[in-house]
Amino acid sequence: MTRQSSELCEQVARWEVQLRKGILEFVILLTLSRREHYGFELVTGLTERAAIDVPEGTIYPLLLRLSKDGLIQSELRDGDGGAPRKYYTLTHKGSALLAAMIPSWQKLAASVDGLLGGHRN
Amino acid sequence: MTRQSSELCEQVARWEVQLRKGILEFVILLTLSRREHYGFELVTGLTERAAIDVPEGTIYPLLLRLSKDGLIQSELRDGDGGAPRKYYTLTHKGSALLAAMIPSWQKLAASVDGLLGGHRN
DNA sequence: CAACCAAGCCTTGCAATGCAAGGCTTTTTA
DNA sequence: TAAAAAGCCTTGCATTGCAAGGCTTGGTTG
Repeated sequence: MTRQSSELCEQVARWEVQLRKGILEFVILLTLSRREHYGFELVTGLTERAAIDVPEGTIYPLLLRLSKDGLIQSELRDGDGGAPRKYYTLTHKGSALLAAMIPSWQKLAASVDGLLGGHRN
Repeated sequence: MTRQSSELCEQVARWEVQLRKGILEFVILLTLSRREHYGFELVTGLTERAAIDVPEGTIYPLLLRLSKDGLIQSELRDGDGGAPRKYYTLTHKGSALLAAMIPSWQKLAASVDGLLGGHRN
């Protein structure tokens, strides 16, 4: 790989980090709206199913913040013969916030796609 | 408006701020790839055409950073009888980065929309 | 029994960015 | 002359992603 293209890769990587901000919170709430998940399951699940890589150092502080804000709640239960797991579910408040987020996301994504549509090279 | 819904509005607003991170850089490069723009024109243009509200306190530091990174370049010219304008255009490096960003955005947006598609309530 | 590994949770400190608030200059207009 | 509008910029704060590392539990292996 040339020096130029590796610098470009780094820039894209830095950009993707910023791109996640806010999106992750949305994605977590969206995932929990379908069924309860425990933390580690969110990490592996999002990586595999949605191709969104979420490191543990990101997910646990985020889950903690969402709990403090009353958007989700947790229950500690014994796992499948392994270490105990903390299962998270949406609260009523979390559902309401998610419902408000969806049109915001759709509007923004549509705007970006509109600009993308005009991109001809 | 009730106290609850105004708190929800504030939370959505805070979230939208985070959602912009990264997206704005992408949107600016995308906009400049079509034709040159001056700073204030980006503010008004994105608000009107793309419904993306970009305050001046956001756009000017961002344009400065993109210039420092060699992604865009500027030329100061007299405006339409008003104050002088700084016109920005993409550099070759900026075009290359934009080209690398597009598939990243499309992949992420597709992942989120995939999760959204499974959302039934 | 001791050593090891995987699942699973958490904390700390840093890096990066949006933006409110305010200030500056130039030109037009009342 | 005063005021408003176009247009550019800076400072400081708040927020968030994440790399790196540590902790616990239970199973597996020698």
